[in-house]
Amino acid sequence: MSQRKPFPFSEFEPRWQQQWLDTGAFRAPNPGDADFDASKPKFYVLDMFPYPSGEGLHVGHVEGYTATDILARYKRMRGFNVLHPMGWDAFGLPAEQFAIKTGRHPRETTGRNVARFRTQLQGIGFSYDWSREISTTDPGYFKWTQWIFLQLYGSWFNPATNKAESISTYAGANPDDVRLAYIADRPVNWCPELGTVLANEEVVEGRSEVGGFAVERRPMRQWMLRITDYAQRLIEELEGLDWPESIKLLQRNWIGRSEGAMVKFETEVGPVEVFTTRPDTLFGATYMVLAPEHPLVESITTGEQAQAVADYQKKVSSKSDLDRTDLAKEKTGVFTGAFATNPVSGAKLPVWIADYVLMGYGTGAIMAVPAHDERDFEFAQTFDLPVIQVVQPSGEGDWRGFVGDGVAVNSGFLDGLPTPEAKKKIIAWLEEHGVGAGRVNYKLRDWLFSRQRYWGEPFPILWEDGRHRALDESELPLVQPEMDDFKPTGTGEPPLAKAVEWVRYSETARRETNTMPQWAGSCWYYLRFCDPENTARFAGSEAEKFWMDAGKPGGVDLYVGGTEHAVLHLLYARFWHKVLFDLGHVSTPEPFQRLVNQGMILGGDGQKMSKSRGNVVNPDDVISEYGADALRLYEMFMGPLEQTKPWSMKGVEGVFRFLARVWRLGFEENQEGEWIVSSAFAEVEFTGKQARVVHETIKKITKDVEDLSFNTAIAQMMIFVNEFTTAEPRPIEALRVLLRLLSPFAPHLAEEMWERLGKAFAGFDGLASQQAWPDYDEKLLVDDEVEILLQVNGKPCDRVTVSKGMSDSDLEALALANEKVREKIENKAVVKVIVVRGKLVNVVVK
RNA sequence: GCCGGUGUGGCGAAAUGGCAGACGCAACGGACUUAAAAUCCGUUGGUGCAAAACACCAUGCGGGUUCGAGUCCCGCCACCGGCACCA
Repeated sequence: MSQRKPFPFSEFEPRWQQQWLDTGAFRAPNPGDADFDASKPKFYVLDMFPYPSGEGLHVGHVEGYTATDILARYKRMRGFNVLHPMGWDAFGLPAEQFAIKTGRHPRETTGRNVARFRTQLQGIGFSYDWSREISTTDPGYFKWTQWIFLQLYGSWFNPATNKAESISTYAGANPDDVRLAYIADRPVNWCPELGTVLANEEVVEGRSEVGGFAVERRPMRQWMLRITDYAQRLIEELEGLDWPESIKLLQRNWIGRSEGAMVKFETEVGPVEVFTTRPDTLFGATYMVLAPEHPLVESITTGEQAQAVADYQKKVSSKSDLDRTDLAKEKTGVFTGAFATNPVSGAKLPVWIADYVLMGYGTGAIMAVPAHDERDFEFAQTFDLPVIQVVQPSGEGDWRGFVGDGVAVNSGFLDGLPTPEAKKKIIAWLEEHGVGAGRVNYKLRDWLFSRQRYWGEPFPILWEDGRHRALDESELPLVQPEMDDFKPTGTGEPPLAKAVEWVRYSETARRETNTMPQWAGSCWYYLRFCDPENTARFAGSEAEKFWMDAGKPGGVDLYVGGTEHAVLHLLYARFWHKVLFDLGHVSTPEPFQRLVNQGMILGGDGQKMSKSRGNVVNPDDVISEYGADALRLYEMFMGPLEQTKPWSMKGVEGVFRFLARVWRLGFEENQEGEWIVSSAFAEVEFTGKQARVVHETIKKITKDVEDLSFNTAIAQMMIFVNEFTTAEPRPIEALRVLLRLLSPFAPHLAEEMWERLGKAFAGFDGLASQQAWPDYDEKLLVDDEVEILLQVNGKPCDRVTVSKGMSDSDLEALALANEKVREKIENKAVVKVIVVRGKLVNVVVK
């Protein structure tokens, strides 16, 4: 026999979920809609939408989603127009991998997974406006992803105006040189196992992030996005955002701005440019290093060294990135036989190649100053190259390997200058002599934007006579061809190439066969939510302006998600948004005003949840045993939102018991086993203490919700309930307040109790979730009497209750007259007395 | 190596520089029950004391500022996360 539930959550939770859906209780009207109320301010609260995996929803998702849901429900009660949408980041590798294995179309798998996720989310009672649901795989959606790509393709970054403009304003000879979306033939991360190219970000320690397969470098023709043009703005414009400082720092570091100089070194085959952050050490350069892939290597290498150089290049290129990092401890390299001239000293410097110089950063060539650079020093030691001191450290310590600021020595006209001045002077000299210039360099590289996959957005691009051109907007969306073989071709050619009919656009034109990466769809989905049905624009401009523009740099008021997207997703989305802003399509320069990262939820064993450890908690199981409200409440009660914390089923039981206590606070079981409104309730006034608890609770929960401190808000509700469970008679007003406060946290229970109480008492009209948030009265919070702590030398000694208005001098006198205080201070001299009004009196004695 | 975060009872955690441990879990004692579960009431940081009163010790470690430090400053240690030859 199944045990009787402490409260009938399994009956009323689905009922309320259904009712919310049926009545569109959380539909957010757009400007122009009949029920739109322009007098209400907007609040846009967004979750990072999930990839609908086959695994279903994870308790980690539920944490962030519950936090935003509480805030969304709270803001509605505070009279805001709340936009709280959900959708699916549904393109992606797993569905395609599954399709490859089974031959089933990824659309099927995706559809099934989406349906499961939707059911799960609705089963938790999230107050999403489901009429705004979107999927990145929907042609009605990716039409606009493709459209945005065409915007990128059709514009360039004008350094003079510091923003993107239509490519038609470009005065240069070849617009293809400057398009924000461009083609490049370059070494990429080729993963033979996946049959695709990966972005740097998708490669972890030389292996694919998905699947963990080996990755090698291989040159290929790729679509790139010129995100580097925005590097400076992406750093600067972090300023106005309410993001955790640590995340801003992560982005700044990722972009990696460094100031220095470009210096030209002459060689027999022409000048070689290097980037350095320490131009002041130019006199200390004793050799030069080119990246093994540097284009000049071939021409510069002398006959004698040709073989050794070729061998080294081969060795390096066959190394996977993994090996390359693994062997990083030992410096390797080969002399090219060539020499370069130091522009400032005229010294002849041997030119080497070594894999510690990366082709992807700076110019792919460096001047080596072994005395003041650890890597160069190590290399010089290995190959016995000269080391010349050019910086004198200010304190004690060896100059060899000293990389800090000091004073220039052995540096001709720089001698005696502190490092910052020496930098300025040498840059001026370089510019004057035409052999260099000040330069800012970024670690950030352009975004490799194409993938050799089926399940992604096709590029709206045609190829004709070896040239690319944009597909006309009227031909969007460009949908993938129907296929039943999704296997990679293995040659690096994308699977779409197999759809010969589709590829053939006309007699002379062929379609691009690459697809876009998964990031594309998630780069702008928050915009689509503003107006998801729009067929004429990615979002109507009135709707976009209303939901995104509140006079702040960022549009979304609160964006919650995991730290794993701290850099890439957030950087890419910011980049796209800025381009759209520059082109006049959106009204704010930044997408997300406030960002919060929820912490990771660990298994009960304190380890990361994983199938192999068998410590995964499935939200469905929690719901069937304890209900959705208990799941929500527990996830919030565990601890601070942003902290990593372990799951505890005992903890779930704890909040479940609390919810049962709330239920029994309102209802008692009659002879027939029915729940009836407790007879203890009556329309009576609060006692003084009750009133204080009620108003303290409203105040604390209001503040805690605003601060996203949900754990302490819940603790306060528990205090509230503890106060009233024993009360007799119970003022019914207590429940009118409590249920409204509880409603964002445990909406089903609040709704159910609200409805039932409405049959017995007045003042329970409508839905609990549609009530106004309660106000508190500051006057009722304070007692006339206040307990004062008496201390001697900072140690607690006694407590006395005094009237609130007592003056400092009276308090001091009272403390000195106190018996316990006198015991402690007798025979000692009172040095001073510190009085903190309403708190304590501290008597300092010697 | 560099950057960031976190260290408080048996556990999850609270605490505008002002009584450390709110709230919850676990444990223990009691009530109800034929019994159990559920529920309700109570106790619960450590040491000393038979116990109470009380005293002392307690917020990773060591210093400092302050009448007073979990909180501020300096120096360490441990764990977690990110980056990693970025010139």
